[in-house]
Amino acid sequence: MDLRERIARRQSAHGDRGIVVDRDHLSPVVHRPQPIGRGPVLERCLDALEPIFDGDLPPPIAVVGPPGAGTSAVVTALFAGLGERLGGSRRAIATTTRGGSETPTTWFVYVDSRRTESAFAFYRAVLSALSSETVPTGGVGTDDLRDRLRTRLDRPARRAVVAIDHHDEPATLSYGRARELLDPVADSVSTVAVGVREPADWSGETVSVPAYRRHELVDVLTERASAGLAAGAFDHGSIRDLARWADGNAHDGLAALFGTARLASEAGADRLEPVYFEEGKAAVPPDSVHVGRALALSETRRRVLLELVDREPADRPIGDLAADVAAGSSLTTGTVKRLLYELADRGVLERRQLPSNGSGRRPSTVEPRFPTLVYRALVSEPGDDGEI
DNA sequence: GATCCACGGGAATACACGGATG
DNA sequence: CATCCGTGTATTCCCGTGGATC
Repeated sequence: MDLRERIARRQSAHGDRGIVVDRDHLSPVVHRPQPIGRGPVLERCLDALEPIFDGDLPPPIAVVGPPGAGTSAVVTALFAGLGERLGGSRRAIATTTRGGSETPTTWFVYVDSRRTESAFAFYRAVLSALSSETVPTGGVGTDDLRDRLRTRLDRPARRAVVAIDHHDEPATLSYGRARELLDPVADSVSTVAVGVREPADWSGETVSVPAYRRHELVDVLTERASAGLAAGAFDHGSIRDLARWADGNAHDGLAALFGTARLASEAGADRLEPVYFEEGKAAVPPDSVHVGRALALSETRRRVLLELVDREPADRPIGDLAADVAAGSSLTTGTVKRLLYELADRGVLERRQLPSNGSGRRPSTVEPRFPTLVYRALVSEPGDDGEI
């Protein structure tokens, strides 16, 4: 448990009398340092990464698994651990990089391509993991950052393994693009593609992460619930039911648990009653998209989504919705409409055709495809956004 | 002054439907 | 009867603008 966590616990122990002790433990966007039940997968990842222990670069690796299987959780935990072990920590660098005998250093860089769409943002993300100086957020060209990266890695003893997570989602940095951007430093960098599928024309090694089995997911949810909720706030039967409902998808299970706890807490209850579970599950759409995708959007888009979630878009044409949302913000109807189309295109919203309303083209409506209760909570009281 | 990025607005294009045309 | 056309909407696309940062 790190300091932030300790403080958070104290704070909520004093602040509220609710059943949620620490929201982060229930959040689907926060990963635990020790993923539960993924031991074999970790082993297989380590097998693939084996060369690093001899000071070589590993081959390109793909980690693939269905949504909610914990691919992100595994890779973030793994990279954090390896980074500590193999001198990737920034402070260690500052002290060992001196004189002629340089100890080999391998950095383990995790890049979330949801938040790293542009070349500039990508270089910035990699670079700031590799150096202790702060990397400019603007005012400097993309070429400049690329040069800095090249300089940084321009020694035989320095190399990096870069994980590109969510490379196969719409509107994220693709794996191919990331490779292209890393081309100038290709000799010092290896990549790990993390996603639902392998990158196109894949020829590297692949580690498959199976969906959680029922009892594994029960363990995951139980551990989270015990850590995040007050003692005696839930019973094991309901967690088992929840795991059955989530069907191997940890994101969905956690999202529902989070929503459930939220509702119970707002109602001042001291237990997670079945009613709350029902509502909590109902707030997670079937075939849900990860809430992190909605949270990674820009400020304006997040606000538009929040407005939309708040007014339950039940079957209203997109034009009407846009007008409503626009009224509650500083945007024009036209702009909101365009944003809604864009969000639907990204898969964050689902578009449905409505029956024709007379003349002209048939209108459609949009509805959230992400867990709404979690989204609302995290976006309006942003804590740790889960950037890890 | 340079650079990146998100906005915003509107122009261009696609589609649905009914009625006219060959 | 098949196709074309006009009108009214819905949807997509493009590009200039401004804030923030260095």
